Amino acid sequence: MPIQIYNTLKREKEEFIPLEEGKVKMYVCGPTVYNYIHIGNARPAIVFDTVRRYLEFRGYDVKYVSNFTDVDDKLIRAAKELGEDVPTIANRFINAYFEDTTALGCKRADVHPRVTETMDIIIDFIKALIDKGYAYESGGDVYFRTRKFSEYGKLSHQSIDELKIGARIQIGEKKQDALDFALWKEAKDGEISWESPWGQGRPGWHIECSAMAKQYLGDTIDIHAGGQDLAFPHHENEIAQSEALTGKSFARYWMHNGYINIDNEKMSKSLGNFVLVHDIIKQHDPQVLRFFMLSVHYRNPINYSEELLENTKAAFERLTTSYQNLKHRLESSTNLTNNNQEWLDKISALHQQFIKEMDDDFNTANGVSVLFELSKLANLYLVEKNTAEEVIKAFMNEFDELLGVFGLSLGANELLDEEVEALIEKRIQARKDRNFKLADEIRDQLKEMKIILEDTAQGTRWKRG
RNA sequence: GGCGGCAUAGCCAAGUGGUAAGGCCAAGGUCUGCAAAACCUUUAUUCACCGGUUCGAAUCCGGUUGCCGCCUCCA
Repeated sequence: MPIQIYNTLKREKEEFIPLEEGKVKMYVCGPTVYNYIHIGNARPAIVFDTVRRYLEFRGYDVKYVSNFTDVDDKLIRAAKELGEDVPTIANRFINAYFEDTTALGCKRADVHPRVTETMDIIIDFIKALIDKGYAYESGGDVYFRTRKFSEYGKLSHQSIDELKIGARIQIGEKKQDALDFALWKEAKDGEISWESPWGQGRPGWHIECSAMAKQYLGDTIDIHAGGQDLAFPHHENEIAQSEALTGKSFARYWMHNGYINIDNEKMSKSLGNFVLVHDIIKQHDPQVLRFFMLSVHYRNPINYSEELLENTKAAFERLTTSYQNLKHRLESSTNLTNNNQEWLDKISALHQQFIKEMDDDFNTANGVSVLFELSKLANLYLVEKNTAEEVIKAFMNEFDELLGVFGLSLGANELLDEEVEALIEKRIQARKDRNFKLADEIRDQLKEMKIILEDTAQGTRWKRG
C-alpha cells in the first residue's frame, strides 16, 4: 500500500506515486524575511520537514527546495522604518530563520533560493509569458492575463466569474482586468530595483516560486506545499504562470497545513498576539514546540497557549523518561536470551503500525500515539528484574528511528560535574549505611540544583529537573 | 454572495459504516526506607442538535445551531 496524500487539487486522498520512481521533488513556500518567524511560519517548516523525513524514511530520495522572499513591500516598508537597506534586513532574518528552524529540528533544504539571486531567471520567465500572450506590459508593470488561462481557479475550486463577483480587487489603472495580477512592478522613487526590459522594478510575489521551482526542480514537481491561506491566490497564480508557460502540469500533489490560533483567536497584527519562535524557545524546549505541532494532524487547526504547551511538555517527558530509563538499564543488562524474540516481535509490530499510520496522509497524531505505545511497552519490559541488552538496544533503536522521523531526539548524553557526582556517591554510601536522614538531605540538596534522583533495583539514577 | 473547514471526556486529540486510539490532569492501589519513575484499576452507553438511509452511523444523506478560514501579496 503506497503512501496516501490529501491533494488539495482533488480534495481527496490519493496514492502518492512520484513522477520518477524513488525520487521526490518537493517545493515549500518559505517566509518573507522581514521579521523573526512566528509560530504560524514554524508550522509549515516543521510539518513539511517531517513529511520530507518520512519520505526519506520510506526510501525516497527527496530534493527539497524552499525559498526566501527577500524583497517585497513588507521588506521595503521595514527598511524605511528601521532606516536600513533591504538586503541588510533580509540577511539578518534569513540568519534568524535558520537559527530558529534549526532549533526546531528542521533540516536545511537542498536549495534555499532567494528572489534577489534569481532575478535573471524570473525576468526570462516573464518575458516568455509575454511572448506567449499570457502577460502584457503596462506602464512599467507587467501583468498576467488571468482570463487567458482557462483552468484558473482549479486549485481553490472557484470559477473565474465567481472570483470576479466576490473580488474586492480594484481595477488598477494599469490592469486590463481586475483579476490580472502583477508579475513585475515598476520601482517607485528610491526603492530597491533591478533592470528589466520594462524598466527598473522588481518581481511580483507569485512569480518567484514558479521560476524557482522550474529552475531547481523542473517543469513538473511532485509535491508543492504551504500554508492553507496560500492556496488562493498565491498557489493558484503559480499554477497559472507555470502551466501557461510550459503547458505541463506544475505540481502533482498540493499540500496545505492548517492555521494556528493563539488563545482561540486568530494570530494577527491588529490583535497584537503574534508569538515569535525566537521568544518561545527562550522559555521552552524547542523540541516540545515541535512535538506540540506534530501532536495534531497537519491539516487541522491548532490552538496555541502556554497551558497547552505545558501539557505537551508533560507528555514529552513521559517519552524522555522512558528513554532515559532504558539507557540507565543498559548498563546492568546481560546476554539473557529468555523471551527476547517475543519482545522484539512486539517492537517490530509497533514499527509496522507507525508506518501504517504515517502512510495515511502523514498522520503524525497517530504516529505520536505509537510512540507512547512504544514507551508503554518499554516500561513494561523495564519492570522485569533481568533484562537483555539485545532487547534494551532494540527499544532504544526504535525510539531513535521513529523520533528521527519526527525530527526529535532524546539521546543527548549529559555529564555531571564533579561536585554533583560526589554528592551522589556520598548519598549511595549513606543509603548503604541506612542513614536515610543524610540521604534525604542530599537528595533535597541536589533537587535544588535541578538534579532529580531515583533509586531503582539497579541502582540510583539521575535526571535533570 | 462564492469556496471551504470545524464541533468527540475536565483539557488536548485520533477515528469517515462494524460497536469510541493515545496523551495530560484527577482518584485508588502495587512497588519503595521515604520518594521518584513505572505498573494496575477507575474516568464518554456516547461523538453540537433534529430527521433519514442501513442489520448496524461519531462516521453516509438532508436540515438546524454555533465557531472559524479564504475570496485583502497573512503560514
